Amino acid sequence: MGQQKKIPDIVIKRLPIYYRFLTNLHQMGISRVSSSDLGKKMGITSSQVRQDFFNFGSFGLQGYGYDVEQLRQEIGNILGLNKQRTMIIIGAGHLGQALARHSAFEKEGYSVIGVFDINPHLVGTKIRDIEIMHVNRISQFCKENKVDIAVITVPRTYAKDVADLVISLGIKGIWNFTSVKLSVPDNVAVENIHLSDSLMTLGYYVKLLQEKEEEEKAKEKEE
Amino acid sequence: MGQQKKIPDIVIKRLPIYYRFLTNLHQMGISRVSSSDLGKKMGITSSQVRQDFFNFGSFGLQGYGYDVEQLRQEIGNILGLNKQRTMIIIGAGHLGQALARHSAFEKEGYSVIGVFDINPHLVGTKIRDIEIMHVNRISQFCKENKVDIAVITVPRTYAKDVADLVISLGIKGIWNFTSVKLSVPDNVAVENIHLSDSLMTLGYYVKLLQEKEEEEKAKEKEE
DNA sequence: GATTATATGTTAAAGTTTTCACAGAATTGA
DNA sequence: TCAATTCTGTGAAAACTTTAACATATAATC
Repeated sequence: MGQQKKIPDIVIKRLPIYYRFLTNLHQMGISRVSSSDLGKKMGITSSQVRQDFFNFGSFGLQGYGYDVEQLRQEIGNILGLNKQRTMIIIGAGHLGQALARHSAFEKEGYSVIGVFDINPHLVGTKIRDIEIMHVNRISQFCKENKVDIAVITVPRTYAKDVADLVISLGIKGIWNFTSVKLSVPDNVAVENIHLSDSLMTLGYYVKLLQEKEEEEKAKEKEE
Repeated sequence: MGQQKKIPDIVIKRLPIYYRFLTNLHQMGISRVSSSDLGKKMGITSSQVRQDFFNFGSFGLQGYGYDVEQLRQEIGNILGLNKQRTMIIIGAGHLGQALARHSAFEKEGYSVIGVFDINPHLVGTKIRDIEIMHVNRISQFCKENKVDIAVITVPRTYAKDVADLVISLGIKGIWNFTSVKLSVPDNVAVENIHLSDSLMTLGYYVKLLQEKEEEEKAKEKEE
């Protein structure tokens, strides 16, 4: 059957946020939540919460709300968190290593099973219990192991080549930390973490706020 | 006068992307570009490009297009890249250290001037030429130095306290790498990098694609 | 057990963002 | 120099997203 109707990307982007808040509630021992409670915590309207869930079916009970643990599981299933997934990291620079050491992903079912670099000083050393291998072994590695996601943390000049390589090896997901826009066939998914973009956006708002504050100070002085 | 009319956030989010592509063009020695060329490179329509710029005025020339370097400067000015900005990093774990070592930000005018942690093994050691200081010195540091942005890379349990502290010290921008939703007064800007959220979103699409592929394979076999 | 309060699922309206369409300015080429 | 082409700026339409509204189901209370 497949997907009945295309779920908007923007809704999918919110699922992990719901999941995060539901996990918090669960850990706090709260077993029941209404769309308006959840919305308030997340900073969105209750309508949006209900509308979002409505895309997938009905998880709640009128007059009661949602069972936290059940809803969390439902969203987890939609996101595929019930299944273990594997990642390789290509580029063992500062960022690549930090990600390899970041244990939080494992809890959600994502485990790093290989790290690759071209730097001969790095190749052969270990991160946690994973040996860093030379990039020219990626191909073989992917034939011997099922790899779901490739994390690209190489310098921008190599990004395209690395992406093309992992796509040719049948990897369906790319987590791109370079500032390069990757053009991929539509049977491959890309999620970008554009750090510089995010920082510049923040810079814009900071500028705005600082200017506003100065204006206000100037005004106060006038009076 | 201040902002005439509120520019949509979604437009602001695209400005760094324009900036990035214009920098690329400039580096490739291309001095002229049309909205449709730029749009094609970026994967958006020419209409959107023109509509976005229209929010700020008119930067182009009919029948010609845009001067790459001039447009780049205009967008840089809107983003405030003409001014130097300072950052402190709170939390010198793997991610915090990776960010401190990430030299790319400096090119865009963002420089890390302080790194803080509570781990006594880290305090006193150096990242590049910056000494890691104990968190209890943040307050003094911010009085002696103008800090524009605080980068929060502490464990999630400390996130709120750190945010409250830096807000109380007058910092107007928070770059939040924790999975905590920070509630801040509206004279403070927050940009979030939610790595887990991004990874889960990617996981959803990978699941979808893998399922689709399996379906197709099964179909092929049938025939 | 009946009544009141609560909160979902769902449709419709409002608001936002993207795309379309085109007049007219500037360039290009003959 | 003139005609043809290009391409912006801009208003309007279309598409998408969020919010509002409400019938109805369930829980809580008396």
